[in-house]
Amino acid sequence: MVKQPEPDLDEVIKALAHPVRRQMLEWLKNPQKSFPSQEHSFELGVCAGKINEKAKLSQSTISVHLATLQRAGLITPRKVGQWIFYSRNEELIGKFLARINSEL
Amino acid sequence: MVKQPEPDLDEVIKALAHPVRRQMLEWLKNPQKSFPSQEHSFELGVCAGKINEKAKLSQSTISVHLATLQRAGLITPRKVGQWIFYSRNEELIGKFLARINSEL
DNA sequence: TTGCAATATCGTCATATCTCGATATATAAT
DNA sequence: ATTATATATCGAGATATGACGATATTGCAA
Repeated sequence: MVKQPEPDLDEVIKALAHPVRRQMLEWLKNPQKSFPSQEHSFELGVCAGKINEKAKLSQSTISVHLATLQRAGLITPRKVGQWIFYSRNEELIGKFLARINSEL
Repeated sequence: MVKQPEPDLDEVIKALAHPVRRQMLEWLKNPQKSFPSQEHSFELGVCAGKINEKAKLSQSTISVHLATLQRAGLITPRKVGQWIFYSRNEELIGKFLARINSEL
């Protein structure tokens, strides 16, 4: 099992401080419901292209938002061939919530 | 008792997305410890000028940060004569935490 | 190899945020 | 009334963020 780093509060909060990125995280809570058109298994997460379709923004913009979420540790990428599947990093999200609950 | 509005998630998170503002909220958790030089009672909160002294930023900058926290509902101002005392709005903070815990 | 599909990166422009000093406003004290 | 103190607002400059189209990169398929 891969050890998760501690959340960097500043980076996580900044990543959350944009409605599009929060929206993405919300979609990823229920992949099959939010992305019914995905034909791949949901085992590894949701395909970046599907997130791109759903958010009405350019491919390059989506790529940057996903990178921001990933840098903060909020999502985990899994590369399979030409695709990248993203899923929520529940472990880090949980740690973040624990910290903000106790520190805020 | 004054009714508190629901937290506006976007405004609250954006207010939290700056280290200086988070620092101020942290200081306000323990006023007497964080502001031992304040001579006023802590009943009504911490005097804006004391926050200004502690944060090494200009008076106008501090004023803007405090206004941001206040707009988000995170702190409550109480004006007494020429001073303004700020305290954490624990009720709104609690509601915010509840929401982010369930929605994130 | 050549071409195609998925994603990342680059360059650019627009807008937002942060900070400051200067000044305005409000209250208090003389 | 005048002056002093506390805070807010203004205008400007610096930096950060968000969006885009164009292009680069990676991997797969023919």
